[in-house]
Amino acid sequence: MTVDESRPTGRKRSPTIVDVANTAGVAIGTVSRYLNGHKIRRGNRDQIEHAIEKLSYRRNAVAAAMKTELTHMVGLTVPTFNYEFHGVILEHLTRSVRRSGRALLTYCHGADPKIMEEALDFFASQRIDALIMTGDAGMYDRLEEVVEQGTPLIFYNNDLRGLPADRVFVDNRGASHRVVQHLLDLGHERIGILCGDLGDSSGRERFEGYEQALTERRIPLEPSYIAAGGWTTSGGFDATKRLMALPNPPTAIFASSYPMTLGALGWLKDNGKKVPDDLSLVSFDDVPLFRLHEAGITAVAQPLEEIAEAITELLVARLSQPEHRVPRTIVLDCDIILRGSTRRI
Amino acid sequence: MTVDESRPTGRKRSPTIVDVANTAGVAIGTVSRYLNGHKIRRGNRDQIEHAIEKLSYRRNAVAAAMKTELTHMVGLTVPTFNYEFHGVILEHLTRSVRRSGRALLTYCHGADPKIMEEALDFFASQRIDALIMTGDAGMYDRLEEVVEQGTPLIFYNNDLRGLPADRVFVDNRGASHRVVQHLLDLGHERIGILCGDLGDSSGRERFEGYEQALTERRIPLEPSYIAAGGWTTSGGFDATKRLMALPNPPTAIFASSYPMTLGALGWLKDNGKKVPDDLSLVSFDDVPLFRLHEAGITAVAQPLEEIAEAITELLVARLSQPEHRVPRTIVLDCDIILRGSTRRI
DNA sequence: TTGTATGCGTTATCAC
DNA sequence: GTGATAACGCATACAA
Repeated sequence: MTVDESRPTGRKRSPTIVDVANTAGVAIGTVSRYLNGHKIRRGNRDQIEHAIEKLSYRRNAVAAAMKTELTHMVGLTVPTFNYEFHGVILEHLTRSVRRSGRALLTYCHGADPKIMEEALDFFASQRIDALIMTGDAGMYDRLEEVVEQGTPLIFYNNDLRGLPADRVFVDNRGASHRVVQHLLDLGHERIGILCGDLGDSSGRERFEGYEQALTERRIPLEPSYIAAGGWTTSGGFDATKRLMALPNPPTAIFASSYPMTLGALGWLKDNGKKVPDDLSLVSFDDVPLFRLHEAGITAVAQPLEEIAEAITELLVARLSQPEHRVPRTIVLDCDIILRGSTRRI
Repeated sequence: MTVDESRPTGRKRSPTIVDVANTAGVAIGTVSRYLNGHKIRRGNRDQIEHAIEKLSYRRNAVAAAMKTELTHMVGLTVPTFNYEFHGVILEHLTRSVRRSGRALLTYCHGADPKIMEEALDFFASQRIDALIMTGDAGMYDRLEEVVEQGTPLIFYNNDLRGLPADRVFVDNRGASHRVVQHLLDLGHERIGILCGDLGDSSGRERFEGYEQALTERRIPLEPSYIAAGGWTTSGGFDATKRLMALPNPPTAIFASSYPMTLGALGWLKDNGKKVPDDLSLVSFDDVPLFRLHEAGITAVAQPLEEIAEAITELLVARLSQPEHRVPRTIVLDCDIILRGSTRRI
């Protein structure tokens, strides 16, 4: 007597809880309870464990999710992993989330609204337990649905005001304030900034830190020193070019993100300018190679691992107490790593 | 009359296919067929679309997966995302996989066998459609189960021989051969290598390329010039230190991965050595900052986007023809990016 | 504690 | 084409 094991997908039929119950000689409910860590009579437990081992049974999380409405999957959408920041966050996040028995379903949208929508649709359809993302103003309405539907939402890196969500950010303004102060302490007065998108909270806050530092020292803001770099390497390149073409160019530049720092360094190299001799440069975001740069690049280091830990902490808390929690916001401090890319004027 | 909408998880009850069928005034089967793109009478189609819109219904992929045994999720395990390579691969992979209507469930194991097992368990439990990973010898038995169970498997970066799986690699040996040849062409004869793990196919092949280049020029292999760097930055640092402490140190070093290059650069900087004046250096793996380095670092650039595309191509082919395919292996060529980190001797 | 029975939201197999 | 209905594998309320 042969059993047809052919499946629509061509996969072998996996043993089910019923198989386990049968070979263990107990009821299916008992197996289920064992699986979920309830108290079981010792003899039965041994039987079940033996059966599971023998059949190499593995609980079908899909079927379980249908009952419990818990998939143990957490959605993560980011604009890109190219930019080292998100990659390292993912590295740590995947680890800390793992410890809570979950995994990350990742989606990369490249700032394309259509793909972002698609990501949210996909996640909604997959019934993820929670959503982690960098805020994006364009998604407000769509995210309102998500929240209303009961899916916990966690923003990091970039805020999206008005939504009931947990949040993890760094003190962008404070850190920017401090690096620019460092420049001021060295005697610089003509300080340019490579701005990210000022519509993003992180872009705006980094700019505000710059603004505040100058204002405190009674240095008037020079509009031509404020260059939009659009977060990108090419934007940073062009912005640096514009700044350096000024009749009275800045003696120092604050690049408010890693890709823009890359752009600035690119322009400088292409034009034979040396850091810090021809220009002092500080960067928001630190990467390993900055230490190895000729002079060393002074940079704001975000506490990437702590960010990931904080996100997970909020996630776990929220998931264990679905409703009875007010949204929390965690703000982490950055370190300023002083290296050799600035000089006294 | 109030309906209790409270759920075990505290989430709002989502509309189901039944709700859609009711408000559209058709049978549930009809809705299902519409959802799956089958032919539907025009009037019904309009009714259904209207109902879906009105209820903002979204198909429960979990329930669907239970029937179809297709989750549209692809597992990805990597040792780390810290190392830019995997991050960029993920970037491209998430995009190309998205185009096929799937998403990546990611797991990061940090080379810890326990966590790797855990990842495989988790994936198996979640019934992923396919698994993408870097090969690891320790997982052979466990992966055999995976394959036997019918889950398509795709290796990249590092092979694991003997398993029926699709594969995407770069021509590690050829690329290494060419960079080392470049060093030889410049007159170097004392060439050191920072090796990765020789148990990994990529580590071994990169070494073999080095070996082959020297042998072809009749330069005997000098064992003390072959330094194990264990793939890591600290390993690369130490290995460089050992090499440079030799009575007759190499005039050039081939660092066979980015982290090890980082380590080499670190040691050189700490010891006031200049590239290429005091030492010529070439790297396997290219990153944006290498162009911006003082001299520019000559490097092997892996075609990251093509790797991702190739993986997805194999994935889609395999998923659409479950059984009727023999495993394929795709090998991609690397570019050698000549910059200023080498000098003629 | 254990067994039994019901339902979760789909898809698929029937007759119609 | 369409409508009813039986699975899919599991968790749980209920009765024992």
